[in-house]
Order: sequence, then structure tokens, then C-alpha cells
Amino acid sequence: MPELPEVQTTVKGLQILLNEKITNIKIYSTKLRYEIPKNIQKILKNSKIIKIYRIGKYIVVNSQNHYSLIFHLGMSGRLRILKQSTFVNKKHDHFILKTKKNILIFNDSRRFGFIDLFRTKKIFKKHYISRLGLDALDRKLNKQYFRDKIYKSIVPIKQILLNQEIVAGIGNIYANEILYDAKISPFTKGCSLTILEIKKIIKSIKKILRIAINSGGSTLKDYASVDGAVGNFQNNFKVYNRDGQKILGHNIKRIVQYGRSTFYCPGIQLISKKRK
DNA sequence: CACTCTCCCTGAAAGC
DNA sequence: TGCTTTCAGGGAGAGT
Repeated sequence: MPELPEVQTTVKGLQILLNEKITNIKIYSTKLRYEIPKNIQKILKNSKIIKIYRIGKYIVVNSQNHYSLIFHLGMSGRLRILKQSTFVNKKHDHFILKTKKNILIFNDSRRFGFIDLFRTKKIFKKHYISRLGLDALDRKLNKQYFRDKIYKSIVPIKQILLNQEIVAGIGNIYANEILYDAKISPFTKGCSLTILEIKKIIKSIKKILRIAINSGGSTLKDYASVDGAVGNFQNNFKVYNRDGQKILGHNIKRIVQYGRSTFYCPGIQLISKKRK
């Protein structure tokens, strides 16, 4: 599920927990992608939540006693917030965090997500954070940065957009939508992109992600914000999940790249002319 | 080193 | 209807 717009929408909903004191934490299952640290309860109990933000697709919750709680939602992970009295444990609820007023629940059927905890000042020592490239919405993400990362690469641009070490936050849905918007073929190798095409891609990254955030993200199966509100951007998909349909008179195709579906419109997304 | 592929897991939908 | 197969929004790690 969750790519940058869904994570961003989740983070926005989580702000309700700001300045609340953590009264209790319960772990119902430890076997996510990584084991949930067992000392979470001991360390965070009675500490206040002072900051909640996002790095790429990672959600970071800072506590007043200088710890950072990390959530990664994987494919099926979801955070929801309930009032104390309405909480009922559902299947695949792995973790809950209580404050006086609210309960935060981490639910993940496929368990590709994970939860981690470490000292706040050590956040950039975590391999999965330190390796990340610039965030897709970072103002520093410009054509020069992007070109430097990809000008030698023979990997197709579709796969480059999914590489979190180059740009953090884009997943399979938005990679498809971004390339359609930029009118770039998903097969174009990094080294074959002209500077003008790179400029177009960056413009489309910001544009598509912004619109998706304003729509509350995309809801395909089960994604919803912390209060249960579903997203609407799926209604704006131009190519994703639309193989066999037409757009502006051209067919939309589905192919597989690196084991992931690519949806694109060959009549509109043309191969770069640049030779190398 | 750069690149490609498989695997982790569950559940929904499609196929038979 | 019911059983089997395929596929899914992410990422790590092994293999080439």
C-alpha cells in the first residue's frame, strides 16, 4: 500500500497524539519483518510524544526522553487511532500504544512492515535511514542531483524511481503515474535520459505526489488514514491498473519489470532519442 | 561494484 | 460451489 502520499496522510492524522503522554504499550506479536524491540514498553512508558514526522516511507515518533519510535508500513501495514472505549483487538493487530485519551494500533496482515526504537540522535546511524536518497518532496531534489545519481545507470527509469537510495518515497503506483505524466517510457535507461527529460520527471514527481497528498492518498484494498478516512487519488489514476483501457485514444499496457507491474501508454510515453 | 531475481507473508480475486 | 493459482502498494539479501 503505502507510498509517500499515504504515509504523509497517516503522519498528518497522527498529530492528534502530539504532547500526549504514553501510558502503556502492548506487543501482541513480535514477528514482523524484524523483531519488535522488547524494551519499547519500558523505555517509552510515561514519556511524552513531542514530534511526529516522515522520512521517505518511514514514520518517526519522537519521545521527550530522546527516543525515536519508527514505523514502516510495508505493503499492508496500517496505523489507526481509536478512543479508549471503542478499542477491540482485530486480526493482525501487532502493537498498540496508549495515551490517556487515545489508542494507536499497528495492523499489518502481510507483516512486511516493522517497528523499531532507538535513541533520537542515532537516527542516521540506522542503515535503512542513512541509505535513503533525498525525499521526493525535498526542495533540494533538482535535476543536477538526479542526473548525478543516474547518468551512468543502465537501469530503466521505472526501476530507478523505485530505488529509495536515489529518491525516497515513490512506490509502484506513483512511479507509473509519474512517468505517464512526464511522457517518458518506463524502459528508458538512466544513462539515456536527457537533462530536459530529467527536468520533466522531477516536475512530475512533485506534481503527482502533491495532488495525491491533497486527495488523502490512494485506497485500493485497505488503506485508510488513522481515523478510517479513505483516500481518493485512485480515481485519478491515468495508467495504474488500467491495462486494456484507452487514454487519449492510445492503449494502456501492462508489462513486468523486475517482478513488478508496469502500466504505461506506449503511444504517449516515447523512448528517449539520446544515444549513449 | 552494479544489476537482477527471489523471497518474506496473508488475503482477495481470478481461473478452473 | 469449492479448490487452486496468481497477484498485491516494499524491501533485503543472495546470486551473477
